[in-house]
Amino acid sequence: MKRAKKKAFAEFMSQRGLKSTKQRDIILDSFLSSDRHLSIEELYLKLRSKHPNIGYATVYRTLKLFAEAGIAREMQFGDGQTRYEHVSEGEHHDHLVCTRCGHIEEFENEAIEKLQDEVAESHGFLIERHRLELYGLCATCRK
Amino acid sequence: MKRAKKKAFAEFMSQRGLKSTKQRDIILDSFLSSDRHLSIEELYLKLRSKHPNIGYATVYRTLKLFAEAGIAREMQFGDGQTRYEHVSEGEHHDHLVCTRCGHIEEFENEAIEKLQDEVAESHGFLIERHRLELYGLCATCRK
DNA sequence: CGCCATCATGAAAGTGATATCCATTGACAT
DNA sequence: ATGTCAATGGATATCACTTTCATGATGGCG
Repeated sequence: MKRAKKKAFAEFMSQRGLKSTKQRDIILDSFLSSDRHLSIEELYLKLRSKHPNIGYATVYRTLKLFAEAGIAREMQFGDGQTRYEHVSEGEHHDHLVCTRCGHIEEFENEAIEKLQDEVAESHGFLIERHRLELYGLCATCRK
Repeated sequence: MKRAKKKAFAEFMSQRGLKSTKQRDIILDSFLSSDRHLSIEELYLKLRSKHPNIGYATVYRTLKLFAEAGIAREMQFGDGQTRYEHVSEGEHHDHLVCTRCGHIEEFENEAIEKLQDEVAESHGFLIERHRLELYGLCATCRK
């Protein structure tokens, strides 16, 4: 899975005539081996300890590149930071966001998707994408 | 309806020991008699022509106040601006957002809400609120 | 190899929207 | 009418990006 994404990214890069660099390799590794909803800041800080020579701008640009390459997706959960999540081919999911600890869980629900399609249709609307987020307290924070 | 909200806001203000001012009255009137999804900027510009003496900061603070008072709600639709929509008591709705013209339609769907509750329950999650937005092309822009 | 046209990098500066500061003004209980 | 404390608005600060620019790498070509 990590391998598949690395390959996909490498292909995207060569198609666009972009270069492979140490920084990009490091950032990709770190991104793939981390939590699914990192912000630029978080990833930057995570890298900073082992690779103090990687700049914020590079992390920023590289994450954008991941998004363009289709291996990451930009998401907003209302905390003022853009987060990047891993994209797995053909898979779609929505989110449960804990308002206390910030923890994000994912879920999938076919029935909801179907109902969304019906709503769109009844409004003559053509859906490109959607977002569904449930905010509240996660199981741990309820106690 | 406008009357009810004015009253609700007045009550909120006096409970908090806050003062009634010309500016707040004007901003509330303008907010209530406008489109349901205004940004600060939009409301500020709308007011500017008739009331050039009202500052941006006042519009900003007053909208926040509306949100605290429960007569408005802050929303993000991904265009980089916070929008304020009217809150009608006990009513909840979701949104269809046109990615071409920016038009926002509202809809309600009980069945979807019910399924959301089930999802939350199965994760031990306690829902406080949710957001559901369908992005795509509105009926007009499809042509 | 060595060249060199390009692309990439990182520090710093720029942006745009939101948030706060502060000197002045206004509201309202007494 | 007056004192007190909140409100106002212009200006400034903040925050999270986003872009600039001088310097450093990359990799195709001879």
